[in-house]
Amino acid sequence: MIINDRFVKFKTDNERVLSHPYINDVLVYDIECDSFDLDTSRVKFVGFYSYKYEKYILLHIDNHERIQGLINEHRILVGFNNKFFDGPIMENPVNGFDLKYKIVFDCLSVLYDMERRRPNREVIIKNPDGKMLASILKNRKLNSVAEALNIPVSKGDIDYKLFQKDEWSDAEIQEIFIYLYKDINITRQIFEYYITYFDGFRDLVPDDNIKRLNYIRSSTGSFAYSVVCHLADIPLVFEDDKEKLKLKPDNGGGYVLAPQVEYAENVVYLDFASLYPHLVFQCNLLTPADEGWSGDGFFPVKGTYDKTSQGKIDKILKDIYMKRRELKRAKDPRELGYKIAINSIYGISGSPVFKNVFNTTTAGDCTAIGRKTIQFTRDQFEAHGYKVIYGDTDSVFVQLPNGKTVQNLLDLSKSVIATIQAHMPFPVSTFVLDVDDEFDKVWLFKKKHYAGFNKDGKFIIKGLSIIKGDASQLAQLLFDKIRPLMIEKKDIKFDREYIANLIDIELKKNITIIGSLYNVRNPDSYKSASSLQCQIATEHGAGSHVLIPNKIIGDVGKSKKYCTPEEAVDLKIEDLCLDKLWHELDPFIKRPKDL
DNA sequence: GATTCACGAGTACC
DNA sequence: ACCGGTACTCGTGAATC
Repeated sequence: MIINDRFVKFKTDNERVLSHPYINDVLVYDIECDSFDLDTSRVKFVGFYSYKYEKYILLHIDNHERIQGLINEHRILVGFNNKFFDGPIMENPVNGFDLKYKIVFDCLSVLYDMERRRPNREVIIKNPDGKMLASILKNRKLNSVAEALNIPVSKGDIDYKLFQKDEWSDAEIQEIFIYLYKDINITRQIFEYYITYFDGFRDLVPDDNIKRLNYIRSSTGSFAYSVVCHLADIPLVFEDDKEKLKLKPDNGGGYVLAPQVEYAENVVYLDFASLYPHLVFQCNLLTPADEGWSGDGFFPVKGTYDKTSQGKIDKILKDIYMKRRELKRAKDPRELGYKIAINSIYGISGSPVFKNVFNTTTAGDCTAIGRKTIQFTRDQFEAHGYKVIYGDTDSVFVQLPNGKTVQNLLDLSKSVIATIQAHMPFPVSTFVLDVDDEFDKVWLFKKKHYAGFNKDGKFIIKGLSIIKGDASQLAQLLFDKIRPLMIEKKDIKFDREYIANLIDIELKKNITIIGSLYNVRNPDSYKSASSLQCQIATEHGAGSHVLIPNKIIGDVGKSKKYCTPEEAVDLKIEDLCLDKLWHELDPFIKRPKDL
């Protein structure tokens, strides 16, 4: 069955030209096929948007040559999950398309690295409202990503059984094409969002990188490496020696000071401006030498670094930092690429793949200098009558005593920093302690777990179980409810009875609200089949599942059972396990001594 | 047999 | 064409008393 082109062309909605020199090499595509099995799935329809022709083209699989021809005419294939789905299916023996040497631009992979199971650009990309994508995405489906980026999506799914047929009525064809068009259009808009969002990144990389869209697709570390090699005019080389790649020195990490008090008022949150980058270029850590600076008897470093002149890459890092500072002050959005490059250099300096910046001591010495810096700062503050109640890596929470002002503290910090810098070979004036925030009230629970109100009355909450994605839905719901009360009262503590009553009300309304969201992978990717996640994956498949902890129903769990919301209809409130819920709410419960 | 411990897994903070 | 470590929570199964 051949479907005439004429029938399926759509006009572009606008004529806007994207600011990318190679946009005409881009072909956005999506397939409809009859199964999810990569090796045997048969493609039934393929849809395209070609920037070269500025056209949507929707084709039935019988147009095999036309489809392959269109692909051959473009260098870059854009899709959503096309790296692991559309692409492999197109190339499988059943369909036999040739996608060799194509640049695979997967809008999903840009956000999240599926193979390494770690976030990529979703932690950098903000939506039009200024919210970080990683924090607002409920899942990583096409429509969810689109919604998060304020791209309009129409609801309504197609019946996938349609793609198992080989003959369709006109109405069905129309339905299929509308569906296909929508998905391609959404994919295109997501792609364009990326192109626009990362436009400034092009300033920092060579043409080849731009040509391959690597500045968008790659990990941020890889991007940073491209940047420094390009600016230093040294070859972009990667370590290929298997033995050297295995070399993973213990790089240490940041120092976290345990909370010294449970609660405090009038607290200044100071943090070092770009701590690690500053340490790298002030100590020339990217330029090891046989003799030179080795901590000056102050910093416990292992390596030795050139102290006669600033190294080439160290200098570039400093230049990028200064340029970013300027752009940031001018509120120029192009500052982002500089920021990412700056913050990633320390990270890649500890990874042997990045040959030009790696050596065995740099990253470890950077963290060691960081620990010394923050601990010395704390000691000096304490010696001058300030109480440091908490700190993490590059920050100190300082309780301001009566009679002392923030300016007093900042003045002291200047002299402390001068002392620290006296032991560095290439000190710079931008190495300062900034006021990150000022808390009227702050509650410190554990390391990396605190909450408070800043001087503008804004509620700040970090790390607590209740704000994590796997918190019980009821805890999240209650938190949303009591949040305005907290802000109004400027207090986070409530009576246990009050909370218990709220829990009771909500559970009576909807018992399944106690469930938590579990994000699980493919069962065979787990080391231990007994783990809860693996049990969930085996029972319900990979993906996100809401499960209800209880004492009687469910094929998942051992000491505690987990059932689906559907299975939960027979449960009574007494059957539920509420310990996790109470633990999540615990920071907000008045304890006897709080009374 | 109850308690402790190490571990895998997920998520957040810097 | 893989940036890093720290720290919490939860559940499981083995180790320990």
